[in-house]
Amino acid sequence: MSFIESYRCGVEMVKAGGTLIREHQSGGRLYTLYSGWAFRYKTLSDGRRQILNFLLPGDLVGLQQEFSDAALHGVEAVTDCAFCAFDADGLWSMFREHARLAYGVTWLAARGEGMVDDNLLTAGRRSAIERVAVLLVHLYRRLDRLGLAEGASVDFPINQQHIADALGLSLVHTNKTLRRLSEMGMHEISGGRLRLLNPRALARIAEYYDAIPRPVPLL
Amino acid sequence: MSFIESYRCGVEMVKAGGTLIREHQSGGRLYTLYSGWAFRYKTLSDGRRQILNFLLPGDLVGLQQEFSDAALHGVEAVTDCAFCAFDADGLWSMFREHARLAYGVTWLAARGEGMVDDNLLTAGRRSAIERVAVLLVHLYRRLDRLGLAEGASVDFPINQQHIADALGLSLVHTNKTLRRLSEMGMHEISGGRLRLLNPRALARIAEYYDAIPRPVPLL
DNA sequence: CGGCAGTTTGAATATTATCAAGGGATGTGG
DNA sequence: CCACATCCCTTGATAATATTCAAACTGCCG
Repeated sequence: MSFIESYRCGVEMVKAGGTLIREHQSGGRLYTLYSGWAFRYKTLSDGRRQILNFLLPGDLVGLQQEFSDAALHGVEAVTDCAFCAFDADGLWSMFREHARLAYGVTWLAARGEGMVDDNLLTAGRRSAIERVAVLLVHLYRRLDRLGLAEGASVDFPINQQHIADALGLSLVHTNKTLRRLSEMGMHEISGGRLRLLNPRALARIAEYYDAIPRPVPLL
Repeated sequence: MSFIESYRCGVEMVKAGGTLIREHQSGGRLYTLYSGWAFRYKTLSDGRRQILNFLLPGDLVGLQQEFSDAALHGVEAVTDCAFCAFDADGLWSMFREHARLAYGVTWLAARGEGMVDDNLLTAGRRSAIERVAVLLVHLYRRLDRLGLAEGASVDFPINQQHIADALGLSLVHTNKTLRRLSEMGMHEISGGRLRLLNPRALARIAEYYDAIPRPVPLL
């Protein structure tokens, strides 16, 4: 634990709606989300925005900023967020000196990529109603695994624009699809909470299969 | 170099059209593509397929198989391929004993994720013509960086079904869009080769910006 | 000369986007 | 306490985009 501390260079607080990493800003830092909801995104020059994935507590951000030669992504907070920051310049020495930690970083990175893979399948090949169903079930399960579900209901701070941007749909169509699902008795969103009323049917629409969850390494 | 060898457990040859990793098969191996073209993909139960990204020489595959709790992907060869296989069970000992290598693995993983991010932006937010343009420019540039371009022309072993599956479009629409681009004088595909006739205009349509490429670590 | 895999085309249909406008809650300043 | 501004959700109408279906065409290989 003490060496984790040595790499940590502090906590970064970001207000709801604020930006942790600006798009095209090449980083130098690695973050772990400690509390709150955030998301990674990319935009085209005319403003079309794609949310790459939502970040929940325990998720890692910023590795690509350090490594990638592909274009970069931004990170924005949905709610007030606390991020643990690590010095990415020290990443190499972390690999040399603390293999366990490095392994954890790689683990989290691979997990993150798996998430984006799923989202790409969704955006590329699912219909609007399937996409929305996937999103609802997926977020619910992630929160549930974090112990943040209260029965069938979870905190749900994102709005329909976020959902549209995550799924590659227009705002209007997202609204109509969401409405359709709730009229089918699938779910209910109100007061910033999501409640799944028929999780099995939703999962069937979403064709959402969970693999065996593994415990997340501490970081 | 000698310790790279110690982790290598041989070369795996896959014939064109053959499968390196079956979907839902949880791995235990890590691969580096040595020669040929391949792709990672996911399918839905009714057969809709999404290609997550194309693999070119130097790319890493299989890390998620080892780590991820998300659903898994398959890997299929487009042309005859040679993969270098590493024992993933030895991954942890690699991190402990050969930080340099482990760092390289993580580097490649992050690079791979960046690629999927781009593809998600494309599938989610670009129009058909933009998607096709992105694909052509992107593949051309990747090959060029590998020294595999001959002037404006590169080997192009994929067919329109591959392109459709990579972009989240139907085969028919992909065909019409491709045709439209070539009638605009953008490119030419014939005899298994792609030639970019107007790279600048294509890149403008694609809104494709390269970041500064960095040298790829050897593995 | 088939036969096959991949490409091309047209027509009809479905899905999704865009445009325009209204509604409801919440908050703020006068 | 009211007026009004803002943000988000909702709805209907219309248009654009992409899919599906069906069929023909091409080049290549045995």
